[in-house]
Amino acid sequence: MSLEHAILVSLLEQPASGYELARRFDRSIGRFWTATHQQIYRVLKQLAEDDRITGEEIGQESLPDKKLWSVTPTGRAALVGWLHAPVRPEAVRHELAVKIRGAAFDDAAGRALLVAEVERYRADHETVLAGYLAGERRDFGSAAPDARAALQHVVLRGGIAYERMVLAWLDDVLATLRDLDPERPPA
Amino acid sequence: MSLEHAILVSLLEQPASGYELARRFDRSIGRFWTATHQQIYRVLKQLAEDDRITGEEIGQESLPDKKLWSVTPTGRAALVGWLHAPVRPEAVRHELAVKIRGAAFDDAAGRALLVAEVERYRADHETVLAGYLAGERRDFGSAAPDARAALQHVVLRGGIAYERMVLAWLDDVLATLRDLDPERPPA
DNA sequence: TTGCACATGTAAAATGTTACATGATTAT
DNA sequence: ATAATCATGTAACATTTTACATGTGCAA
Repeated sequence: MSLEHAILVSLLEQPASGYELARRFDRSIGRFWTATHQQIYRVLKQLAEDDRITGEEIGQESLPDKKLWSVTPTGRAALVGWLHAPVRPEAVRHELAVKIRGAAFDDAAGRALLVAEVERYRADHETVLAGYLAGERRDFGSAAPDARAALQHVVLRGGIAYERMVLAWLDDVLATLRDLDPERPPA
Repeated sequence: MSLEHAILVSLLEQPASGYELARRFDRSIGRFWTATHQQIYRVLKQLAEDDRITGEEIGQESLPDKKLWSVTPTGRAALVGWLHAPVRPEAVRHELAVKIRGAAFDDAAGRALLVAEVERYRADHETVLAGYLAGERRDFGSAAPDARAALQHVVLRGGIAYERMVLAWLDDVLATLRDLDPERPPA
């Protein structure tokens, strides 16, 4: 389980409530680790029981109270130990690749539906890439980054490289699918 | 759940026993969908109960009996229906990215350990890429591919593009990590 | 005789997803 | 009024991972 480690990193970068963490997992952290608020609350509970984080009750005017979680020295030591442990090979699960190989068992009309679906999927990735590039301009424009910014930036560059690779590959996929059924009338 | 669909595609390409499927998920299919034999046997059971596959008992000399599974017309129809359904956004979970951002909370000595780990991880990906390229030369060297080969090939090209992107990014990561601790004595 | 490849499973634990549940404030 | 944001959880279900379990034949 790396969700606990992802949460520790995020809390070290900036203490937060469960709700704020969930927001981050929808944005910046979600680039490389997704989680829902249900998972986050469960893991926060465990981390607090093990004294790896501590929560401070914060009363807010005109907003519900929240618990602001911070990493303890114990938690920080646990994270650092984990950093040096072997990285496991990623468990690849690419649904679209399954569909593409499955298209061999479909007919031309069915494959046309798949082409439409791939185009929609491609548009989603264009949007994600645009968001990454906007974030890069916003957060990493100026010079002289500290260690934290340099590391956040290299992770973001990884996301950008991934999205560009996906877009190029999807163009390859679309060309391949269209080559299978060439005699499509223009009207 | 796409594992059932990945299994249907694989069985349509070539009927197989559970054991043989597990082997394929270690190799070619594992490029885009991983599964262990425990998962595979469980899903085969379900698929058989729903009449989407049928098993034929095969007695083998000097080897244990096996069940050879094939996709039924019902199973094929179910797969084709799924092909046209929306592709869900992938749930990204990249452990290494978490570690890299976590490195901001480690010291130079600890980061040196992470560098070593990234180098090992990079070597693994070099091996995977070499395997893909060898497979490409072996399976897709000659001309005039049919639909099935063309689709398998474009998926493999996706794997190749992914590995190349990862290797380039890991070089970026290594350069970034080394820039953080520049005054390392050569002896 | 030790280990690997073949062959198929069960069980328990950990994780992840989806749905349900509540309640205040702010903006339209 | 209605929806969105803030804020925190529980419960049920699905899926994945890890460990356990068994047995044959062949090669070093």
